[in-house]
Amino acid sequence: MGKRDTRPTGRTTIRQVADHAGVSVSAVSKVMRDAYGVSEHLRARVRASIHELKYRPLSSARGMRGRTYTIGLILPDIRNPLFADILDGVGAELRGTQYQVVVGITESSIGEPAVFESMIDRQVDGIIVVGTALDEVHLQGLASRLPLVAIGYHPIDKVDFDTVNNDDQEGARLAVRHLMGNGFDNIAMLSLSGGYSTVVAKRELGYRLEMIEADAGTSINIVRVGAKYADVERGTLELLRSPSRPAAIFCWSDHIAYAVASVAAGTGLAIPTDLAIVAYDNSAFSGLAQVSLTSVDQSGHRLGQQAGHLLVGRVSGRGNAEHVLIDPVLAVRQSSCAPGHADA
Amino acid sequence: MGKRDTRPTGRTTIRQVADHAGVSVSAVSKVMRDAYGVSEHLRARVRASIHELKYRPLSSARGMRGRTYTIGLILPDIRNPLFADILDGVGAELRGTQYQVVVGITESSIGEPAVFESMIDRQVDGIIVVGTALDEVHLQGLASRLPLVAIGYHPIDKVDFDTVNNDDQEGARLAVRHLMGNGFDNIAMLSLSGGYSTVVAKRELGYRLEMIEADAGTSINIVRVGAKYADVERGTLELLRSPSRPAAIFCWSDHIAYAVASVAAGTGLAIPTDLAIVAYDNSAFSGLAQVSLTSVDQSGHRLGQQAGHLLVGRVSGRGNAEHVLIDPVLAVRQSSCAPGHADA
DNA sequence: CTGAAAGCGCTAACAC
DNA sequence: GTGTTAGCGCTTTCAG
Repeated sequence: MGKRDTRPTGRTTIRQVADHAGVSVSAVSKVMRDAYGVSEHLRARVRASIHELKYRPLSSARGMRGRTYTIGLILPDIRNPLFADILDGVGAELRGTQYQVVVGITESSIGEPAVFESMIDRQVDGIIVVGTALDEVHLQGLASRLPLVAIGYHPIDKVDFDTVNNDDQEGARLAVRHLMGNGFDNIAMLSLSGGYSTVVAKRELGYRLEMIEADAGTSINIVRVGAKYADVERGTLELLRSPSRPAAIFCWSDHIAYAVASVAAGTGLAIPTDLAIVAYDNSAFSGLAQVSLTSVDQSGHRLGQQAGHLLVGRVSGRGNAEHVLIDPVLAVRQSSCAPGHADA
Repeated sequence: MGKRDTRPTGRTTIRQVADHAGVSVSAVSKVMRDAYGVSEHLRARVRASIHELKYRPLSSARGMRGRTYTIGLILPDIRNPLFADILDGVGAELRGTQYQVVVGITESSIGEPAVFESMIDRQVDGIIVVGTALDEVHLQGLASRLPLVAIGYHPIDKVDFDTVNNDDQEGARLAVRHLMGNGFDNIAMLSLSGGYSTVVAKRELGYRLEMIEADAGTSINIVRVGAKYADVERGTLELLRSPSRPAAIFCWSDHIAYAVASVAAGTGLAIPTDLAIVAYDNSAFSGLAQVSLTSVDQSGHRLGQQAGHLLVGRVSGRGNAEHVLIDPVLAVRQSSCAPGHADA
C-alpha cells in the first residue's frame, strides 16, 4: 500500500483514505457515492478510515467526472420573506441527502442569465429558479442543459422542466370571495407591473372571473404598479381618486399592501371601514397588531420542499416533466373585516 | 492545429479555443487570467476566439489547480433586510471583476460550520461571514485555511482575519443621546439574547456609557429577548410592568421594535407619547407612515462593499488584517418625537 | 514570448 | 468483489 506519494498535503484525498484502509481508490469512491458493488466488510472499513481522516471529497474534482452534489437556487430578490420560506423548504427536503444548496441572487447588477451561466460554470447538478423573468423559450433552452424546476412560473405550452406553483388563480378568487362575503363588492386590484408574468396573468384572471361570477363585472378595475413606494403611492391614489372609488383593494403582495395602507392613512381613510385590504403572501409582519393584514398564504415552505423533491428526482434520471399546484389558504385579519363592525 | 480531438462536446474547452486561435492552451489560459507574458497581438487573437466560441472556463477545472473566482457569503438569516443590503454592497464591489458570489444560509437545519465546510469543499477563494455565531478561536482556525472577512464581529484579540463593522457602541450612544435630547430620560434597552455576541456587547456598552454620562445611570435597564414574537412580547411586558416603567425603549432591531409597538398598542399605550422607541437597522418598512420608526442606520451596502474590497485584497495576497468601522447615522421619525408635540 | 506536458482529485470503464 | 487506469479541463512549471 502507499505506492504513490501520500504527501501530508493540506487536504485529505481519496488516495490517502484508500491507503489508510488498505483498499483501492475506486472502492472508496464507491462507498462515497453509495454505489453498487462493495462488500459490507470493506464498506465498513472504508467508512472508518473516512471518518478517522475526516475525508471530504472535493467538489471540483467530482465535478470533472460526475456530479457535484450541489444544487443552485436562484432568487430574484432576497428581501421578499416568501423566498426565505422557500429556501427553508428546499433545505428541509435536502437534509440528509448529500446535496448542498448554493443561492444566487439576481441583483440589479447581475441579471438572471448571468446567474444561470455562473451556476452552470460551477457545475451545479440542477437549478431551482424562483419567480423567473425569463420566457418559456429561454427556460426550455436551460432545461435542455441541466435539470430545472421553476417555482412561480405557470407553463403555457408543454415544457420539459418541472414547475411548482401556488394556485394563483384560486388564490385571487379566494381573496375576492372573502371580500364579497364581507359586504365589499366594489373591489379593485393593485397588480404588478414590469413585464409579462404568468403568475400575474393567473391572479388577474382569477380576480376577473370571480368578480364576473359575483355579478360585479362592471367594477373590475386593475391598476398595475412596481414595487417602489412612489409607484404604489401613485397607483393607490389613482384608485382612491377615481369616480368609482373602490371599497376594497386586492393587493399583489403584503409589501405593496403596507404601502397602500400607508397612503390610505395619509389620505385620512380608516382601514377597513373606509378601505378594506386583502393581500398576498401572508408574511410575518402581517400578523402584527398594528398591521393585521388579511392575506393569501402560499406556503413557501411547501413550494420549496416540492421543488427540492422534484429536482432530486430529475437529477436521478426522471425524464417526464411534472407540475405541482399547491392550494392557497386565506389568513383572515382585521384589514378586511366587515364594515360596521370593524373591531369584530 | 487540432492535434487532439476537438470533439463537438457540449461545452467549449480551452483547447478548442487554442485550436481556433492557432495558439497553445497555455496562451489562452494566460489571457483568461490576465497573466503576464503574452503579446498584445496574440492576446487580441485569443480574445476574438474566446468571444466567437463563447468560451467560459469551467470553475471546477480551475479549482483543481488555481482559483475558482468564487467567493462565499455566509448569512445567518435571509429574512433580515440588512443582509440584503450587504449582499448588494458585495455585489457592487465585485462587479467588473471575475469574481462571483455564492450565498450560503445558516438555517436551523444546517449549522454555520457545515456551511463553511461546504463552501470550502466547493473551493471558494475566500469567505465573507455575516453575524457569525462562532468564537474567535474557530474564526482564527478558518482564517488559517482561507481568506476570511467577518461582518458584524468585533475582534477581541489580535486576529488574522479582516473585520468590517458598524460602530455599534457609537450607534447605541446616538440612540440614547437622541432620546435624552427629546426629553426621555428613563430609557430601557431591549437587547438580544442567545449566546455571546461582540455586537451585543458593544451596543450594550454604548447604551450604558451614554446613560451614565447623562447622569441616568440609575435608570439603566437591559432586558434580552430572542427574535420570536412571543419572546419579544414577554420582554416588553416585563419592562412595561416594572415599577419604574421606562419612557422609551432602545430596541435591538427594527424587527423587534415592530413587535414592541404591537405589544404597546395592545396595552393601550400610544407611541411616542406613552412610549418612545428607537431601533436599529433602519430597514425599508420603518419609513412607512403607519410605522414611522426612528432607527439607527448601519449602511449594509457600505459594509458589504468594504468586505468585498478587503476579501479581494486578501485573495490577491495581502497578509495583514484590517479592521474597518463605519459610522452609524440616526434616521429620526415619529416614534421618538418629543412628548407633548408628538406630531411635530 | 510561446508551447509542451505534468498533474490537481476524482469517477467510471474495464480488467482481473 | 476489487483494483488499475485513463482521462475530465484547467493552471503552471519549464524548455525552447
